[in-house]
Amino acid sequence: MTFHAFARRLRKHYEVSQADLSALESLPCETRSFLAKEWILQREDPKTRLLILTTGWAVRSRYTTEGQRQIIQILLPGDVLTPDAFVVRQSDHDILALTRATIRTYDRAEMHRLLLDLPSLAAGLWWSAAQEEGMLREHIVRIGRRSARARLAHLLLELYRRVCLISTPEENCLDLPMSQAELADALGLSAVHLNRTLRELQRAGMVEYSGDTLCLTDRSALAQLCDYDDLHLQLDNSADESAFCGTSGGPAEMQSNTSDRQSS
Amino acid sequence: MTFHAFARRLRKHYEVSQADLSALESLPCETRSFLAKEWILQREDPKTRLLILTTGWAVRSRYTTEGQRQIIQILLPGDVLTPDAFVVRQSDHDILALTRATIRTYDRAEMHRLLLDLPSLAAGLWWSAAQEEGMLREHIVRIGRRSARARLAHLLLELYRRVCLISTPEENCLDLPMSQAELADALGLSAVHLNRTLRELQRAGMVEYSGDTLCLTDRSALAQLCDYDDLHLQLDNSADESAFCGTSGGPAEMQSNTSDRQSS
DNA sequence: CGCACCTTTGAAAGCTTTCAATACGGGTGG
DNA sequence: CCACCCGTATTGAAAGCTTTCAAAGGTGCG
Repeated sequence: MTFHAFARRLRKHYEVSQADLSALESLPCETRSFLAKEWILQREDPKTRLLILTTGWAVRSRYTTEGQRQIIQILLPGDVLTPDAFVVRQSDHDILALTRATIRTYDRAEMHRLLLDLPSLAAGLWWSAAQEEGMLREHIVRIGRRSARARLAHLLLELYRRVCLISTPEENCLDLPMSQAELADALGLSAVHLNRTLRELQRAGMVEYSGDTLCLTDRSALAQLCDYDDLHLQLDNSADESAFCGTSGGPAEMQSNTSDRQSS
Repeated sequence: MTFHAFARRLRKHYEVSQADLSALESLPCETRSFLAKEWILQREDPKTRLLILTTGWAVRSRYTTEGQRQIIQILLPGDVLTPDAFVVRQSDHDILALTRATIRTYDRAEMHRLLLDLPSLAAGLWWSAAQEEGMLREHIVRIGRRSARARLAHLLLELYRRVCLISTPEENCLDLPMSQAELADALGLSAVHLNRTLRELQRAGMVEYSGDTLCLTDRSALAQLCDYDDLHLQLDNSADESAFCGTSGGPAEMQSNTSDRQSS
């Protein structure tokens, strides 16, 4: 049984029962395909279905009146494109396919009925939204208070980590289907400066790149440069400690006895 | 019956039934008070309860290793401080009281049981999270692609709008309990530059301020300066059009027949 | 072969930050 | 009551990081 990327992402870090994942698999959905640079959803479009990216990369973005673009979030397979489709009427931003991409779309009412029956799946969806929020918060810090070099290093480390969650890339190698201009738009930099910064990291021996593949040759140096850790990805949340799946009520105050917070 | 700010915020823009709101009111909760500049929650603290800000202002923030602070989000009465408490184990950021503040805290298991029984309340909580995400996205655009002047104008307009959702301030006046340094940390600017920018807006006749009160004397000029609209606040979402509360299944594709999207 | 898009580099211009120094206002202790 | 301290607000000037403007090189594709 082949679960799609969303289930894979969930399985890895938030315990959703096998049965619930199977139920999700059998929920009717539409599959839609997009070419690279095609709009998946645009600002002011109605949000009538729940969209999940299954293959390819995409971005959320917005444009200023001066025509500048800000990429808000980079979307990977398994990411939920419209976690708020249940409660929000129209999109306040654009979603653009970076590469050829496919999505699954679910009727939000059907999905909702399913969630009512399968609380662990509902929790999984909520976890996914929480992870997304964590990434948004980190993106704000990245753009607001870090130098160009640190911004880039931080984004690359995060992307590598995220890719690892849904696949097993070659060690330290990131298949990055984004132009430098797109990276710049994500980081709030100009394309020119992004280029200089990237080459600077390369000269420093921290990254290497050729075409689409980017190798983080010195991840610890990169991490030190930008103070990276991945607490914001919310990776340590086994279901038995969450309130959703346990009916036991949970301890009033639990110790912060977490085990392995990786910070690379 | 006096609902607290959260209910007020919900009632205004996302239809939650009166009965559900009452049920929320009667759910056992703790009330905790904080002094200005006191930590409400810190990075790595366990998230064991659902926290809702009832009075006072607060901020989410993070610090870089160089000691710089980025304020991620400004929190007003009625905002949910830990919407992800159900599924996330520990906090990845700090929450600081800006003013004297009080919060209500709920056991997350009890709250969860309540939500299972009251789908419209669950939808309301989800809407709240969606609004929060919308604000985070907009904050990214603000910081990433706007000039200092536009950033400030945009933030002030958003804050004014948000304050209007939970109270009825004097026309165009914003009671802003933040120092210029705090505003600067929110906007990714230095305090010095924020000061200059603020005075510039003042000289241009767009704002006026004395102490804590800031008047947006020319809101349309401000809005034009930064291209403000409040689509991201998700204000037009009557429940009867969402999938959550209607059991009818909803139309496959609904027209974007929204009525009043305010943009000034 | 020519067009289109992406990458690179240099140089000047510009917006923001940093550094310094001066006020201002409230609260405290002498 | 007043000196004093501290956090906040202001302003000037220099330094710095990024952007913009320009131009050249590469690569893929019709």
